[in-house]
Amino acid sequence: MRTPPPKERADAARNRAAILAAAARLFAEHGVESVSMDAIAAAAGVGKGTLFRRFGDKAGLAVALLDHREGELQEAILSGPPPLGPDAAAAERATAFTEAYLDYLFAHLDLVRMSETAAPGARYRIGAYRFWHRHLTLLFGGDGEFRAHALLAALGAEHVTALLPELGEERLRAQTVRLAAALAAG
Amino acid sequence: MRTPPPKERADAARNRAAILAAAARLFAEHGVESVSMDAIAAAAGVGKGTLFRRFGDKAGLAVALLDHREGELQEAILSGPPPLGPDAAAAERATAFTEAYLDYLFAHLDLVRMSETAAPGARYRIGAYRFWHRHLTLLFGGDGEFRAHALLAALGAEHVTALLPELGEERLRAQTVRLAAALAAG
DNA sequence: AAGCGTAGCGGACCACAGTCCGGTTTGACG
DNA sequence: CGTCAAACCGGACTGTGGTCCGCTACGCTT
Repeated sequence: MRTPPPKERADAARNRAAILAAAARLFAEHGVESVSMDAIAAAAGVGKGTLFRRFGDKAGLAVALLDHREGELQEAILSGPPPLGPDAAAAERATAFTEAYLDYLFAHLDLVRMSETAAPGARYRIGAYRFWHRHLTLLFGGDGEFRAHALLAALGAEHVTALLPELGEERLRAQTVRLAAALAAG
Repeated sequence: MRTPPPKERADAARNRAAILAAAARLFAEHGVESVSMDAIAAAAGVGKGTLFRRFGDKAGLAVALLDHREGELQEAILSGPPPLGPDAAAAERATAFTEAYLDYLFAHLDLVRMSETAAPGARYRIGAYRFWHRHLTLLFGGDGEFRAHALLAALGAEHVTALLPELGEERLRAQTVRLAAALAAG
């Protein structure tokens, strides 16, 4: 998933790395919101066309930057130790996932938000959403598809961003986990 | 709420009406997504500055166009007949609200979506969201604030738009109502 | 009905996301 | 090595949302 076999030319790889490094630096320095794609291209010493060809759009760039962390979480779910991994009861795995996902979210809120809101409907198209949804659906069992969507709606970056100031991380986490448990119960 | 007392100059009123009419027409003709603000200004015979001064941004224009329908629903909640109005049990009012809100959503999905997604975080700032949230919180009782937010997350235009193709209106409605009932129950 | 302070106007202007295509670089093959 | 096609590059270009500010005309006052 990181770099599918179909080879990549040397200059292409160089540019990709330069872009990701420049983007990470600028985002850390000035905040995700206020960094333009022009600025990233310039800082990476690369033309705008290159930037967009490689990553599609701003959301795609965010996804690429998150790819590593996201992959770790997915790995832990697929083959890690309980309670996240396979050797635990479904309900427990669902709440563990919620906790872990919130950790991930809190750590990268702006970036995730950008990946979800840059293009309309972007969130539901990217592979990660499908992965989380599939996982929760299996855990919820039966007709769990809708409930999985509902939990993910409550975990949307936009939603969490809006609720954070009025609840704080602790209460938000506690309540969301409770919701997950309720949804897992049917 | 329609036109607060602080008087409005004659030309301003004229322009406001022209803009709303032009916007409604263009949206109906070409779809909300593909109509630019320039086009609306031109069709209304008005400068761009006027358009933005009156409505702030694209989301604001959408809100203004929805204002009437939205107001009707709010009125029905505050002082209409049961099960939407005050003379019904809380749980029943919550499911009735969900049904009514979905009707409203299905009828104006694109417009609502524009009002919620045009600016980042726009949804949670507009008065309507606060109204729905306050209402649900009261119905849910106790510590219902979070559950109210959760239900509204599932009713978000973006979320509904994404789920509609895979579920269809009927199933989506049924499942959402069930979720509302579950959340109302605690 | 003439004067005047001000709310309101409008289009030139800006920044930014995203596209296009003529020119360059790469590396596979001989 | 030299050749060549394809992959890749970069920056000029477009369309859009949103801002700014000198000018207009509205309507209150006398």
